[in-house]
Amino acid sequence: MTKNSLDNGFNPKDDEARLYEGWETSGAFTPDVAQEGNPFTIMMPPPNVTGSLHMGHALNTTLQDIMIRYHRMKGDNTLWQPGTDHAGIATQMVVERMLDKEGKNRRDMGREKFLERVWDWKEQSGGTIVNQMRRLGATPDWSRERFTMDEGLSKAVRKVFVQLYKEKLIYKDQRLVNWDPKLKTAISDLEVEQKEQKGHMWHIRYPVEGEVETFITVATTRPETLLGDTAVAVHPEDERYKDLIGKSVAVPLTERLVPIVADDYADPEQGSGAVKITPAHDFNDFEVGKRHDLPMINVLDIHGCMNENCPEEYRGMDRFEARKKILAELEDLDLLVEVEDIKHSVPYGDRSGVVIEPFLTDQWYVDTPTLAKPAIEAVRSGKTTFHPKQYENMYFDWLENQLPWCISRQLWWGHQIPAWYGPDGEIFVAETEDEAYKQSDAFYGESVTLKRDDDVLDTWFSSALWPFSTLGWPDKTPELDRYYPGSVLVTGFDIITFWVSRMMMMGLHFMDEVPFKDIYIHALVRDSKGQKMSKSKGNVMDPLDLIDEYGADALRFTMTAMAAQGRDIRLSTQRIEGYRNFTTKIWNAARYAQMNGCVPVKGFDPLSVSNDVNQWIVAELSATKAAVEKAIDTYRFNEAANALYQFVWNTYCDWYVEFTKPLLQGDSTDKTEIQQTMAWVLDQILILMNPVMPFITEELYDRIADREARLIDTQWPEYGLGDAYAPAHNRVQWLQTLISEVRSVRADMNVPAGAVIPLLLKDADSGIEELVSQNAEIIERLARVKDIAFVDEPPKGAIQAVIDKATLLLPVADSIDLDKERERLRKELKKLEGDIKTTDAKLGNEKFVQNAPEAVIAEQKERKAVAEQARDKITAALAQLDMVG
RNA sequence: GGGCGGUUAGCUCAGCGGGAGAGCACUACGUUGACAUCGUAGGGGUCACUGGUUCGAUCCCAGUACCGCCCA
Repeated sequence: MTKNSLDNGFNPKDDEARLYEGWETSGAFTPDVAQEGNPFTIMMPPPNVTGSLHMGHALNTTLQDIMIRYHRMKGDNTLWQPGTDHAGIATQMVVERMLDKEGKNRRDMGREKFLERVWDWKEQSGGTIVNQMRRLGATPDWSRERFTMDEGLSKAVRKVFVQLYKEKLIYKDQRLVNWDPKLKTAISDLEVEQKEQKGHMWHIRYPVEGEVETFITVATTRPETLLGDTAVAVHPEDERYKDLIGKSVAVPLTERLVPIVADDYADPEQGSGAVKITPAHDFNDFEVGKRHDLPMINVLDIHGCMNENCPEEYRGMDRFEARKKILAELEDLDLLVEVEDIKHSVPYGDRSGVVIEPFLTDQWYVDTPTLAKPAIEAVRSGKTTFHPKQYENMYFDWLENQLPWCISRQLWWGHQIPAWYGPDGEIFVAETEDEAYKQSDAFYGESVTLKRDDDVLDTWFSSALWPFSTLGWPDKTPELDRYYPGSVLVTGFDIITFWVSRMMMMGLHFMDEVPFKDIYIHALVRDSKGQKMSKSKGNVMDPLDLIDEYGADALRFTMTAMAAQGRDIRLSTQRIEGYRNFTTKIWNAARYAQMNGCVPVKGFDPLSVSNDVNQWIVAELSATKAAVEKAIDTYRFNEAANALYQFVWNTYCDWYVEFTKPLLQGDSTDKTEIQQTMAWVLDQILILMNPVMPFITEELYDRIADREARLIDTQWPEYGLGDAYAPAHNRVQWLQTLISEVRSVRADMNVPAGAVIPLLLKDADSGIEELVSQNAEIIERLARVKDIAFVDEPPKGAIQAVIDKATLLLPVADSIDLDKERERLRKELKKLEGDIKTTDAKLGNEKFVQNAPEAVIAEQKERKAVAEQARDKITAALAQLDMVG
């Protein structure tokens, strides 16, 4: 009997939370490491612990959850490893802003107190995003949730740092870094955003020493750096300057004489062909400086102000103020020869939004050029595959052009670098302080006081270890054994460089195996106009608002249906609304089934149904299941969504339910079989839809019958249907054609919708008569006809229509509009003749017959035959019409 | 400047060597106690342009135009 009547509909607001709670408390998300079955592992990209769910997360999470639920139902040993990332700079900034409002700052508080504050804040708001993922219906194993600064993960970080240091793959070096003067820390190349903007190129002349009225003109966009110039470079082949090489120029506003050096870096085509060289403040100049052994004069401090190496009047002055003052002075001295308006790219810190300065400091580096090699090879050899494939280019391009990765950050929130310094600056790298002291004791032969490096590691350093650190590494855990490497990584393309490539490097180095077999790169979610969503544009759509309005299932289905490979998603509420309607449709279909006594029957065997329509729907379902499986397996999520949508709406609701209505409402001998089949197919719909729309399917599954298990724990089905149902499938398809054609003709000829008219068939192929009489009730009801009969001669005043295997005659009670009917038939005829002409042309083409595959030729012949047959029938119909008319 | 992607119905997009599809929008009609968040029927396309390969190109190749993104 029905368990719960489905009168009141699905109410996402109330039902989703309850359903989720049911899943989570039942332990459905937690795999048993010892369980049989192929491991299927996804490492969730850990969101920023300070963050909240945005559309990108919603898409990313939905796609992962689909695969996780699907594989779990298939009986795989399925782990979805969740967690969050400590997001060094972002989090520290948030907490510093809070302190700022309280009139405090971290330096006054001290490191320890400050970190306490950050942890407090993390405890307080760190659950936000993971709870929002629950709203979406995501089912990672929350019991295994990790945070990049957990003790276990921190241990992994220390271990990796020490080992790489020992292997000389981590080292300390004085180099130019991208310095963020607002955050007062080094940042990596990836955290620098190049912005194209208007600016000026100032052309400045430098007097040549020992010459009268001889100048070399150089050009710069950053005049203030001239205070740190230590050379002027010209191209060795540049005739204009050959004589000057080796001489010196006076750097304006300073007392300094610097050499004119010959270096290929100077491009004779550019400007004057001479360039000023500031090795401490420009990446290219730094290289020139090394080649010519030039001094490196740093003229900035960590705040971006001019330092003590500058003339008195500039010291402590902000870099942009200094620029103005220098330009004014150069003008006074008549050394500024030209101001050119240009467009150029200026580096900005992606977090701070201020202009980045190349700055000479001591930092820690990872030798990524070396680590990149196996990571490149792993993708080249197919151990890891990108989907879609073209993203491999981005990956290769990035890894092949690696510079050493600057991993130290002048922050407090993060993994403090496990390096200690002796009084003389000797470095001891160790996993623990004790160990560092042991090393220093041995080194000095006495005990000294060590000072730990103040800096912390780039957040991506710990994220790079995520695929194995979360599984317990460096300990040898059963989980590590079972779930590494991951099956697929799901992420956006913007993170290939930051994260994917680094996980590949670290995974290969420490696990000797790639961290995941597949990498699925999904789209970016944009607004309906194709604009990137951003707070400043005000076009942000909040997934939680959408869930509130349309339900999580509708949002998930929308994301899935739009997740075509390699193309961005333009999200509009209209689309979500459409899929919300789809959930309503499913609900009503279930309601209908319930009202008609369609209750799932244990042990129902879909391979033993005998009614044509039942066989047909089973065959359609089986094809849909295969399409869904193939689509998910190949990351074509939109195809999975479309296959399901089409089956549920167009096949099940529009046809199967309608086909079976007269039989369910009468007392057909097949009634019981239909009830059972309908209930079974509905169950299958709920199962196949569950990975995409988990909430409403679970609710319906529960309300339709008493179940042994929740839907989430139900096995993915295997039907084992061969082509036994193919004949029935063909028969029912013919019925569909018949019914559609009658409807179409009726509409064309303005037969009132309510009118029930007789249907006659003529020239029917063998088997048609039997098929029609067996399904007369269905045809009558769906086509609004009566008195179906087979005739040899058309009666007067009948509308005629030709379909495959028969001619249909609709004698309309009153008179028909003969002209209109004639016109309709002629139009039809013209189309058929066109068809015949093109197939004829093809088949008459010798080369086509020679070269085209058998199947294609056969298809053309068939097409021709069908068209010819139809043409003859239409011609006959027209002739008959003329006789009457 | 280098690389990648896009250009298909009014809109948003699938498809991809053998007579172009979906959803929405539009038009007409609504008989039907699952559903009007619905049903039935229908209109609507030189598949950006130009060449090439092929028996055959929306699809493959080359070039052009416009639009995005990434890197320098």
